[in-house]
Amino acid sequence: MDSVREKILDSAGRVFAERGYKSATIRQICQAAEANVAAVNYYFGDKQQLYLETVKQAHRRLSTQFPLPPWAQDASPESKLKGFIRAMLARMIGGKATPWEQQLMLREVLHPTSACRELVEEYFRPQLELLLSIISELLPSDTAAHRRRQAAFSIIGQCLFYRIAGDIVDMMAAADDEHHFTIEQLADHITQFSLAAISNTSPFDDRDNNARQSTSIA
Amino acid sequence: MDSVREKILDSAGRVFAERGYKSATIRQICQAAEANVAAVNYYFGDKQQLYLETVKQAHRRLSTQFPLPPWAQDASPESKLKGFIRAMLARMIGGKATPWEQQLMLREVLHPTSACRELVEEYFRPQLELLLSIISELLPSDTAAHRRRQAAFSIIGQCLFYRIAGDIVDMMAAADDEHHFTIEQLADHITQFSLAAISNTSPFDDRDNNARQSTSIA
DNA sequence: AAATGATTAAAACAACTGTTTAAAACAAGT
DNA sequence: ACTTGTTTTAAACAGTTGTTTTAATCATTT
Repeated sequence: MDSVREKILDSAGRVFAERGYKSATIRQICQAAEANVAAVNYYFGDKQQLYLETVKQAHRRLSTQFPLPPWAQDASPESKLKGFIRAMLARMIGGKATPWEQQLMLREVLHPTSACRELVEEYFRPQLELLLSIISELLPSDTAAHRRRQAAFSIIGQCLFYRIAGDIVDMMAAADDEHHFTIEQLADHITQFSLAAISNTSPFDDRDNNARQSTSIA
Repeated sequence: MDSVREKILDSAGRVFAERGYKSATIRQICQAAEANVAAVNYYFGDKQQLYLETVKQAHRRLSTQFPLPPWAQDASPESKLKGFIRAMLARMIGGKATPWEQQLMLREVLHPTSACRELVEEYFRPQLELLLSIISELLPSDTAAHRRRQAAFSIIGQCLFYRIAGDIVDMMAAADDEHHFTIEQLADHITQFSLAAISNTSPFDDRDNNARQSTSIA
């Protein structure tokens, strides 16, 4: 059931993810798919539309392959947070050889194209909402919305870092630990770090608008 | 004193930063520099060497334009941390229109080329070491090296996030707050978040190697 | 078996790529 | 004014790009 169209779509995903839109060539894609160059235009019209279809399919695959974790109600918010963080790390740096779907998404995050708006609404925003709901359980109920969101971004940022700067981290760590960078250990650290930060958040210390620089320090 | 060579170097920086190595064309660069196409080969040999020179120059400019903050000894570690975070944020998202030097560096982080190793040793590592020295003042002296490094990565990750996902964040925040994303306010939050996390770190709770998943939660 | 429509294949297209060439323009020293 | 060495220019080169064309192949129906 892997028709030519589907094989091209799959190869295109890998090539686009690895080389980016401009650098990826139709001939590379078709060679990987064992198809003729003209097949792309026959099935998709042109390169641009092929790319859009590829991004859509990446979104579809990720949504089914890594659905939002379901342990929503019974568990403690702490364990939910850890589950969320672990799932996020697994998606991002799982299997060492990161799936092309995730790579493509990252490219869209970095340099949004016309395919991005849909991704935000259907993929990123639901994840953020889930994380926010977990965080809300851990913070005083009167915490301002923007402070919850900043906490969420702090958590996401920690996870994203190892995806973004993984190669650099390896260069810096070099010869040192190395074995401290498994997903499980990273999840441990980020969860512990973030829980400590959140539980230590003083709700009265809301410097909110117009932060004075002269007030300084923390 | 902006000779043809220097004008090409400057234009190349902007074009490489915006379009990437492969997609940037010599004709684009030379047109922006008001020079002949042959000038690149005359002064730099070929495209690859021009790129290497460009990265080196970006490193040089950043190092002089944004030197490592000097308030190293007198201040409290908390204020030092905040200063570091603010400087890092300013470098990354300062001026709204990010300078091409920083964009180029980020490209090297994401997809390291042969120019990367030098950047790591001369630019990234010194910054990491400085951050680690600040963190060490805030943690028990018997804290393992890899835990300090993970704390550092958690802080850097939080800053990097707004650089990486800035466009997406804007898309999500949309119509909502907006004015909560100034550098000063981000620095406030990240500093507060990280200090809370660090000061709440229990040094005895070192799950170190072979983390059991069954032990679960935090 | 013939005919119809969908699919594949090879070749060609014009535009663009990095790079080279060979001659012109320029500057400075004699 | 002539020479020498450096810089700039326009043109051309060979290779690659996305896309199109035209004919061949395949599967299905009549």
